[in-house]
Amino acid sequence: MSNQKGIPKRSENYSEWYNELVVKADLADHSGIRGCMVIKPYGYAIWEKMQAQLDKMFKETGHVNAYFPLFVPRSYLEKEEGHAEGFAKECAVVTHYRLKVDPDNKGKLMVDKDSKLEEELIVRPTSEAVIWNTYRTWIQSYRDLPLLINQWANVVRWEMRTRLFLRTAEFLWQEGHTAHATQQEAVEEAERMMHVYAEFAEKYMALPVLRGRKTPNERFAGALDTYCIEALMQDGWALQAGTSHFLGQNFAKAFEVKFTNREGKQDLVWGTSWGVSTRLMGALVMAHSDDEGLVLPPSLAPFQVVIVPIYRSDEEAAAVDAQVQILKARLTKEGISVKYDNRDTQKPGFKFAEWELKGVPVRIAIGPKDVANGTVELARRDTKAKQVVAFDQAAEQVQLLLADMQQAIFGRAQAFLDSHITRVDTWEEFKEVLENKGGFISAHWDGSGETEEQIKAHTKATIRCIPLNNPPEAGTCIFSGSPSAERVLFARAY
RNA sequence: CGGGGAGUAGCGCAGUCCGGUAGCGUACCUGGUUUGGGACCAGGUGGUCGCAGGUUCGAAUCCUGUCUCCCCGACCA
Repeated sequence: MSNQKGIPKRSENYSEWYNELVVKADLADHSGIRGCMVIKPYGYAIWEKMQAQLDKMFKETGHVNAYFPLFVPRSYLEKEEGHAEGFAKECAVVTHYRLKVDPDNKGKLMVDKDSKLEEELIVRPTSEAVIWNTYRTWIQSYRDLPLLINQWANVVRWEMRTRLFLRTAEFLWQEGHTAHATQQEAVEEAERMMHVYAEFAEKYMALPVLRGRKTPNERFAGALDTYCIEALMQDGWALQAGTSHFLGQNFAKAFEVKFTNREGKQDLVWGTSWGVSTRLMGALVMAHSDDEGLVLPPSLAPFQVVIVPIYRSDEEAAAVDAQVQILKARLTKEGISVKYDNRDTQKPGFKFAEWELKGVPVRIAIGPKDVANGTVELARRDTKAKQVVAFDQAAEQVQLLLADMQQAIFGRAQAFLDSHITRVDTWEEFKEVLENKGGFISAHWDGSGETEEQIKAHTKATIRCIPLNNPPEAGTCIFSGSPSAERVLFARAY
């Protein structure tokens, strides 16, 4: 959907809006290869900002980074049964290690049959298998625990259907893998990291999330318990934004990771794993953007401020430029990232529209009038409100504006989330809300996987989470009518 | 893998029914006038029409095969 000028507009079809916006906004483009994505420089700058903040938070909670191999021997992946079954259907498999020139078809290459591997290598869909295999040799004693390691990596999941950013065949992520001496410690770790993710989402992405636990059906393959943060997109669909798994002793058992405890006895270690991915960039776009393009929270915007000079003559240009240099230095000194768009090949109006599309939080325009009056024009991306402020107060005003915008963007998303958690008590109501309003639905569920499946089959809605600290409440299941002890959150999800 | 749609210039598309040697918008390049919200005028560059084969004097167009992408479903932490 576009207007006559070719400017992307939000369309009825959400994925179309999303696709067009992101591609047009220079964030990403399909490579055209099996649902992979090219992350363009501007988009990657956002990812780098996310990485830097997350990495800082991981270090603050005692974690260190390491790197493990891309390839997982098939026999490793097989070791944890639930894990193996869960990922078997979406793995890229390396069977040969060499090509050769096709003798019958000059200039073409073919697989060299002589290079067949004795055992296939799986391109990691996640790294539990390789990492736990390594942990066996790293852990001997309770003194080696806890082992708190994070990895920044790419993984491949050969999904039947992909969706830009939200479910790409290859994606970038971080995966934390920890080992502990006790169950309690591991559970605490899994919960801690869920809270770290929630704090990151809310404080930096300005994205309010719901914290909770997954039902057995939705649990990670190989985990005993999965904690998650769930966000709500503007179209009423939910998005799982991060997960943290309590693995119990499943992987320790499968990979024989034992340690000698304080009593001198052999014991299996307890594990967790947790991850967030480039999917978060999709969440960022879908949660905040409007018809003019991206709306980026100041804390993650590659540029927090863009300065657009306005002038006619060379003399005016020089006078404006002199002012801009002073202001740019002041803003930079305040730790604000500034882009000075002094291209002389585009008009100001074009630049305004372009930077709005890219979601730059604050735009400063300085023209001859401003030079004469000692002012600048500030425009905020979220509300598009403009104000003229004194030149000497500009840096200070921008600081205030950025802080206010971070809050305002979060506040708007929070209000949207709050108004889209609907309590329902009947099946009819459930379907009605799902169809016409969307968002999360708080409803009674009898606790059976069978009922969960049935509801999904009828409505496409899944149980997103059992909220943390969920208050007990006697009721009857929305679908089966059987007794229920608590409400859970349903939604249609990406 | 099932059902539907589409591959023609960087991007978005028309042309295909009814075969005659490729066009529109935008972008790009040159010159000029412009510049406080996506400028205008004039001129210009750019495409083996997804790929392979066939029919024909002649194929973007007809036939056969094949690949890819998108949407819906199945699938999916």
